Amino acid sequence: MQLSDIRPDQEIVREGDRPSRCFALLEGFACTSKVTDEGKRQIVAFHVPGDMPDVQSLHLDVLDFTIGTLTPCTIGFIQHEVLRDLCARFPRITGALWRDTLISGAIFREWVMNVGQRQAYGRMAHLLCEWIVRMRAAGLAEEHACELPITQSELADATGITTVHVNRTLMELRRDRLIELKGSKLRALDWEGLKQAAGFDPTYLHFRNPAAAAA
Amino acid sequence: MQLSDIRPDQEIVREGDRPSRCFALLEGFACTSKVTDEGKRQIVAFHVPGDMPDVQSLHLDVLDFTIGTLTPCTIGFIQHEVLRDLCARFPRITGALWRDTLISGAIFREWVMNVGQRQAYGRMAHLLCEWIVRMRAAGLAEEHACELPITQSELADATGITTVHVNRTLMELRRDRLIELKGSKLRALDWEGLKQAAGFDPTYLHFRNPAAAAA
DNA sequence: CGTTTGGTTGAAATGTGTCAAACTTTGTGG
DNA sequence: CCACAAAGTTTGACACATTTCAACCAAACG
Repeated sequence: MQLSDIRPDQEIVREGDRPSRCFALLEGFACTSKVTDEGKRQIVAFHVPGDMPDVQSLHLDVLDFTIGTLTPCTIGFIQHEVLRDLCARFPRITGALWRDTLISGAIFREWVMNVGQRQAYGRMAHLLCEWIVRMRAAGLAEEHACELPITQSELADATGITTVHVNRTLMELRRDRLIELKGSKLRALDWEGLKQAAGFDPTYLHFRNPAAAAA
Repeated sequence: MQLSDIRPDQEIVREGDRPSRCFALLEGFACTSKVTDEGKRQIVAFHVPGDMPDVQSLHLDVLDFTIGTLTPCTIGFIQHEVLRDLCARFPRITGALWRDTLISGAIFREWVMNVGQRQAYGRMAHLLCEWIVRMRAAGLAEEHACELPITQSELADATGITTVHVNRTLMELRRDRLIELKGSKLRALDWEGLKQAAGFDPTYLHFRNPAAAAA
């Protein structure tokens, strides 16, 4: 596995690439995004340490998305041949990776619903719920507080609302005492309230450990 | 494979189910949807004959979506054990199914972008472009015309806009001579124009046959 | 032939976008 | 360690896309 350190706001792989390797995000945060013909960016996924965001390149030759860093990241590249060999020899690995891509798919579906059916307030709340739960699953949150290394402009690209309106929405969530935001530190002041505002049900994350889903 | 005929507007599998089998859509049209806590429905995918919409149940035990018929359908159920056995004995099948789920994932991402970044007009145009191209790939379209067995209310649930506004948007697409709609018959009068209005680029569908993507 | 389902249209209400400016924090080089 | 620049956040006023509500129309169907 070839290690590499990458600065913030750098692209790791680009739409149109035909990679000959996958990578694992070992440290730092990244996101997958797509751009419309008119140049508007949609972030379709956030990535936390432990994720392998481009496993699909194993089976689909041309990338339909771009993955970029949000913070300084260290990533490990694995050649496709190596991974394919591992899969062939240990079917459990195939299963685990496949399962992983299926969960990503489930999250995309939830995002379609989030962006399609909820208005700004609930949409933002939902994004924050998912973030907190995933951060906790990655061991990067204490109770309902964690880092949120995402600018409001990036939150806008992820939720499909304007930067300005993201700000207003976050203010509203704070006014309602659902969250607290200090610098890049996020805390859910009222986790139950936040979940409710979001209509958040973590089933779609398909956690194996039910405890993680419960909280 | 156990065959079954299903009437329109019936649910085939439901959110929360723990299926012991997958199914293939042999005839007819169906869609995958999710519902918010407030009861708003988001259609996250349409299915055409040949699709296997719930392969994920092979690896994730509880379903996070509902699949329902749009028209009369005939479907074939395949027990998980059978499918798992096939995968174990013929790794190409594993690869093909995995690949298939990855393409579904790619389509979900495109939908996130469509719903998040485009306004009604382009969003609708994009949905129609995808439909026509997929119908053609399924051998169910002649040039740029095909069935569209989807009500405006379903189009609304798929695009995240109101039924009323779907109607206005379709009228506008007709007024601009991009499409023609007669009953459930859709025709792209100006395919290039429609693609442009949609910002449609079929790369994300990952067709193997470049010809399909080209047109 | 009445009933249901789906499509069409208008007017008013509203959530979000746009534009523009000020403010605050963060990071960096002197 | 300060000063400054750059990046990110906050706020206000106004514009606009879409929703909402309500009614009517057309086609499909038993």
